[in-house]
Amino acid sequence: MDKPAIEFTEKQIAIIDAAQKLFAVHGFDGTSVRDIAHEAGINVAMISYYFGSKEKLMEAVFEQKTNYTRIKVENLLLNDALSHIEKINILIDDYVEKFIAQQEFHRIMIREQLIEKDTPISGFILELKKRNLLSIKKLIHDGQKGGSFKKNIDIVLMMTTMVGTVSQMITSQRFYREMNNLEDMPEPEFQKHLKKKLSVHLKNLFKVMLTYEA
Amino acid sequence: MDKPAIEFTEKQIAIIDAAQKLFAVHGFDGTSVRDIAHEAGINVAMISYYFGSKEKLMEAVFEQKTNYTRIKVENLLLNDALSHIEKINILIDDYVEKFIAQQEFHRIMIREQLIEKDTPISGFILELKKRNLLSIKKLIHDGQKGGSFKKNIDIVLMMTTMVGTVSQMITSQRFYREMNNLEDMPEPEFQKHLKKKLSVHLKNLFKVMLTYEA
Amino acid sequence: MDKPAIEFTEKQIAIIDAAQKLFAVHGFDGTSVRDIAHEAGINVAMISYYFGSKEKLMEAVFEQKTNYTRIKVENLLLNDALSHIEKINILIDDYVEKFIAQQEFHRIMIREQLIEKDTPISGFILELKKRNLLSIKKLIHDGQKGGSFKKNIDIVLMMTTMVGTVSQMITSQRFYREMNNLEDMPEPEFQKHLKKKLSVHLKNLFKVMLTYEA
Amino acid sequence: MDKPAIEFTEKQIAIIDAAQKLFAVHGFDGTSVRDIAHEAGINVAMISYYFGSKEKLMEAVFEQKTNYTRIKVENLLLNDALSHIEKINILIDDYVEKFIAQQEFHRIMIREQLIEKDTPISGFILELKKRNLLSIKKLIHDGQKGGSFKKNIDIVLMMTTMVGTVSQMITSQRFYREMNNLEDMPEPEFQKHLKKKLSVHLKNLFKVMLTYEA
DNA sequence: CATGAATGAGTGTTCATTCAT
DNA sequence: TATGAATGAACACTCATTCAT
Repeated sequence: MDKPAIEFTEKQIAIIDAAQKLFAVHGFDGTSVRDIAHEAGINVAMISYYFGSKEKLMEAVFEQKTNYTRIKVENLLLNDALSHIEKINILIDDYVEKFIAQQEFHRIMIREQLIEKDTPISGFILELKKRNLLSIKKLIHDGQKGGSFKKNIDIVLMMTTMVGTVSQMITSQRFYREMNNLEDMPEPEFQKHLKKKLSVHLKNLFKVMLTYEA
Repeated sequence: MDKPAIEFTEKQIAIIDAAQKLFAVHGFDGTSVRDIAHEAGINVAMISYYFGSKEKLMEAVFEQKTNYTRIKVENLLLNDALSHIEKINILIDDYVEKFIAQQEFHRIMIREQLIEKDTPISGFILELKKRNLLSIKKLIHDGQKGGSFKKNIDIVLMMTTMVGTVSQMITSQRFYREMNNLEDMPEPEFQKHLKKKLSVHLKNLFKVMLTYEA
Repeated sequence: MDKPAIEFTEKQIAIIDAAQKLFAVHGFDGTSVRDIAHEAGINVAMISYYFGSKEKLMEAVFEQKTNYTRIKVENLLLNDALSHIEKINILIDDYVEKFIAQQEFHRIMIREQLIEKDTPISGFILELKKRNLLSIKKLIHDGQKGGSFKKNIDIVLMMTTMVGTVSQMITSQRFYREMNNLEDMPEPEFQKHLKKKLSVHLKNLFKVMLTYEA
Repeated sequence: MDKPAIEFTEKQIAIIDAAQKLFAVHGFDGTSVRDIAHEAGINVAMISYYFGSKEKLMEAVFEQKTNYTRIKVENLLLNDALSHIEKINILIDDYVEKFIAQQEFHRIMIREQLIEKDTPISGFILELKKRNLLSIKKLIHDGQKGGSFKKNIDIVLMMTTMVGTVSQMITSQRFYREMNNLEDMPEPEFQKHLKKKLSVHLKNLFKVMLTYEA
């Protein structure tokens, strides 16, 4: 029962993409509408014209991009061919995959979470977090009922580690490259490497957090 | 043999504190020098007078605050009364303690890491990261030599989880409160609660990462 | 084969004229962009919008005005109906006429020559000087070949006297009026008077400098 | 009957000298009191403290420096051993000598004359001009009475040429060097060369202007 | 007598937005 | 629908001057 996705024209999407790219690196205040217009190859006035304001453009970025970052778990729950831990692992892969692929947007999210103000944006983020939390909760409760997972699991804390680890890895890629002497690895290969590393790492952590009785 | 800490006057520190507070929440570009001057209760011109520029003020924030966020490990290494894992646990406690206490500054660090540009600030951060990595490396290698820890440990990845988890917790405190029905817990108590939670959680994770053979 | 003149819009020219007027009297540093905007009846931001910066506006003033202050000598050289000294006299008339008419711009030039720095502006001035020197050189060499003028003529020094005399007269008009009891002469008439005076005076001086063997 | 020269302390003179140097090249508005203080090696506050304001400092520059630029003619008039034209020549030498020697101050004067406002400074300049004009008038009238000079002499115009030529030469020294291939001549030698050139040139011009009946 | 600290006005420039077409 | 022109507010910073000692 998702709310109907807002339709954006091709040109609007071009602006949104440009905005995402610049917001990710320079932040909202560090990016001017002129920068965005230039990046998108359109007239400055178009931004106000299409979106009303710079703020509304940021909201449009969220509207457009959050669709891609939702974790879908429904089909997974119904699948009897997979063990509970396998389902969790698939979910981790899915999560890592999506956030590595949507790095720019994820960077924006990290920034926005630092602002302590209730805005439409913070509402978006909250909704997304809750949705993702709910998805994983379902899987875990399922596993607990099936006896695969231990009883006392702090799911929020577990999610914090997952989101935090991926976020931190995204923000410190260069440091990671340097520390592992991977400066010369081509970018696409490095991204694949990163995904694999994070995936394995998180699966190990989750396995422990879900099954190991402290 | 640390380089001699730059001495700031009382008024300079007041400005630095005000700047830290505002940079943490609104970011560098989202904070005007007038905001800072107002927060610090001083004239705008004093910021240029004392620090030269807004950028230099940010650097001063880093100079002033990084001293508090360095992990000290030297004494720990020499201490024979503690097991290797106990030393790691102390280090975790130390780290969590410092970053919860210096939340504002930590928020600034999170933001700054998102900027992909080499600046004096990114230099500060890099130096801090390397220093902290080195500290923990020493402890872990010590434990490996003593046979307490397993051989193949991806220390950078482990640190990523530690820093990421704490960072993510800091940025999503409100969400954590809400999810755990802790909205009414007084702030100081909540911070203590958070510290405890993170400490125990990270110790568990580290124990696994350091000893459990996958 | 002059380089194509930069086209300025009507509004840009209004700004250039306002700038010229104020730069002439108060100098570059003594004139604020707000002064110029007010004089031109436009918004301050328009100056950056149209010219990029205050400096660039000054350059635009030079681009726009130097076209009018170039001495043209080509047709004069080919004219066989005039004696060499007549040609020189026409050139003097032309020069005086132009610099009296373009007093404001000439004042700016005088100021800018006082600055000992290589800037686009000093480049403009140098180019203009060289061009004018070349023009007069051609005429004089022509006269020397024809036997009308003497051999040893210090053309640079001669030009210095011409430019210096006109410049000095422009800057001390009020003094001149006062010393000659011309305070009540209407401005247009006075300007005509000045032109005539300078013209006759310089023609006499040039005649001597060109023909009199010391 | 000169008014008693204002006495300046050694430190005040240091400030005045620094101010003169900077005003000459960057102009009044282009020079900050901090620049002057730095150049003079004193505290910024000293300028207001000693002179009251930046404007008053400029006036002090004029008070201090105009003494050196006044033409003295009294003794010359009484000297019976010199012909009238010789007296004029001495005066020209004196003038050229003084203005080449006091180039910095002369540059300031050129600038200030461009400002069309009645200020204490413009008063200084006017007074100086009148005084110098009076001096030369005396000499010329003396020569006219003695029959050495012609009747109709436009003394103001003649002075305009003298002052203008020297001024223009001062502002375009670099151009002069370049045009005469003197780029490599050492500065002191070049200044001597300039003085000689101007002196001979002006003497020739004056001789004509004073004796030649058009 | 001298000066570091402090001030409020002013600088040129950039900003997101709106206007006129 | 689309856009160059235009705007007023805000920006970081510098200014000459004054204050407190």
